[in-house]
Amino acid sequence: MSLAVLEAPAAPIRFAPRQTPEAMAPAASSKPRCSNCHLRELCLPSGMSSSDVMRLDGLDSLMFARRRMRSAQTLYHEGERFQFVYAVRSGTFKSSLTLADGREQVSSFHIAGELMGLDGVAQGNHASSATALEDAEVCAIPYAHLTELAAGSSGTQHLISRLMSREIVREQSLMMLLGSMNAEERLAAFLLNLSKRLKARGYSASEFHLRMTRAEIGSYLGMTLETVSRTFSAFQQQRLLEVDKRHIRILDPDALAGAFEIRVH
Amino acid sequence: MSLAVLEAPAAPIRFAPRQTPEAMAPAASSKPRCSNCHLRELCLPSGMSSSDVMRLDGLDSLMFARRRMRSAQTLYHEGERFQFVYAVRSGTFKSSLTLADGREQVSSFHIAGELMGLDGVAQGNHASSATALEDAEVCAIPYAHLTELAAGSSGTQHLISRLMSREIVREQSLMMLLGSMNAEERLAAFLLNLSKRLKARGYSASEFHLRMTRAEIGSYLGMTLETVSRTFSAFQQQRLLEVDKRHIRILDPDALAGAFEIRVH
DNA sequence: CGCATCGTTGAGTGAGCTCAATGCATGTGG
DNA sequence: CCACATGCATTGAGCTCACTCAACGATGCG
Repeated sequence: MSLAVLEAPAAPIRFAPRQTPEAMAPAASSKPRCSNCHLRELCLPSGMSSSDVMRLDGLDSLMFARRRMRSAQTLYHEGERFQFVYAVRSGTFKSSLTLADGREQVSSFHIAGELMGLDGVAQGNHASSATALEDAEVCAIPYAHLTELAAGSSGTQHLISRLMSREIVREQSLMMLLGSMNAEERLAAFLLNLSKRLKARGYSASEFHLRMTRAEIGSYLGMTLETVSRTFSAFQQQRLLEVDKRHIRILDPDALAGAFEIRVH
Repeated sequence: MSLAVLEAPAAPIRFAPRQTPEAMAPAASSKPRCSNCHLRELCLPSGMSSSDVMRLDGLDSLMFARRRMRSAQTLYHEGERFQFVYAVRSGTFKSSLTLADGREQVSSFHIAGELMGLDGVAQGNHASSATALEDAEVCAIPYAHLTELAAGSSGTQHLISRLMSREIVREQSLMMLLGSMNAEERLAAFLLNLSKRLKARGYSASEFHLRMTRAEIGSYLGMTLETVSRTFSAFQQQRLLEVDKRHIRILDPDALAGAFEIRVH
């Protein structure tokens, strides 16, 4: 296993002129359908039978609505009642917890096609908060509908289990990272994971724009923002990266991967 | 949330003379039944309807067998095909990953009544290995049977989802610990969590015997075995603990809790 | 324009790491 | 039963990586 470590961090990268929320608005009036969605290969439907996807599409649109988010808006807060699972349509989110001293601990980043909110199933309340790191759009999927669907379809039932299990595995990898890697290894793992996820979505694997601050990266990786910044500079001096604020170009992915040769077996 | 952080670590503590595996052997010949099990309140059946438990009991015993383990034996290896979920009947286990350099990363500890192996659902292979830290006994529950049961019972379906989600939440807390706590806070959190879990099983919350080495604790908490040892000594000097090798007595649980006042909200 | 946010860099410090020695308990074989 | 080996825990000494505190520039927003 090659460190799924960071199946979580993310940043949707679009170099094409960004659509403004206004430009995208008209589309929202039509009923969203999984079967038409450009993310159906990556998102929830990828593990569902076409008949189940159609059943999902057939559900009341009020209960399965798109929701437009502005940067810095919070989709749900920790402790809030858990009702929906959210699929990211566009934009980037962070999941985080607030510690007693006011500091926040970022537990994951989510990009287009990824699901958020499954941690709420355990208690019926969200265990973390989800905040948009840029203007974004999500599909709100009522969890009750999903379980209803699952009741009649072992395929969908398995899908939900697999998605949750994947989350468990992802977090195990992150624990590994936090427990046994130094600053350079952590940042390298983060960037390579991000790169991989972007590539799967058709974006460039070697050049992208980070949507999160140094502080957020640091919180996620268990280091301070200063150390993140210094490590970026170090990578640049080693000619592994070109860094211009949040714009990243990976020059030597292999050397970067070599920075964290922590592989199993 | 009061740091579920360590819903994982553990150590079943029995001061009563330990039964030898031989002494327990005869019991194994009878068909194990959840409905009789002394752990039914804690284990899988706690979230199931009695009719579902009976259906679980009705399944072929060959497919739902107890398995006796010797200390240091491995129940399953990472990468191995995922077929069973295991419930710990007695003894303690660790889950771990092996890093490229040969070091092991412990990702959780499991005590009686706890489930292991759900990380295998994602890929169909176990993502981690499970090793007995002492002589132990598990129930092997075929995952296929569980999903079959779930197909006909939304209650069991929800239970599986809840168990997985709980695992996600647990790991999030651990990430929080690894990302933002110092050595004393980590060890305090570990001990208090362990204490809580033991108490739930009827053991003393204030005095127990660790089944894992300092190195294993260190791996789990992201620190070296020397630091674990020094931190135990420091707690002892602060009169928070009495430590004699693996025997622990918590003298001042409140002060210990104060050592990691990292609570949400 | 002024203020806030973000990122970079420097200097000094310290928590936890590495390396090493020692003690204790247990197991094994002569 | 003793000699020896092995595994685990403790403790010390020194070092280093990442932290804290601080200053400063760039960017963007009201």
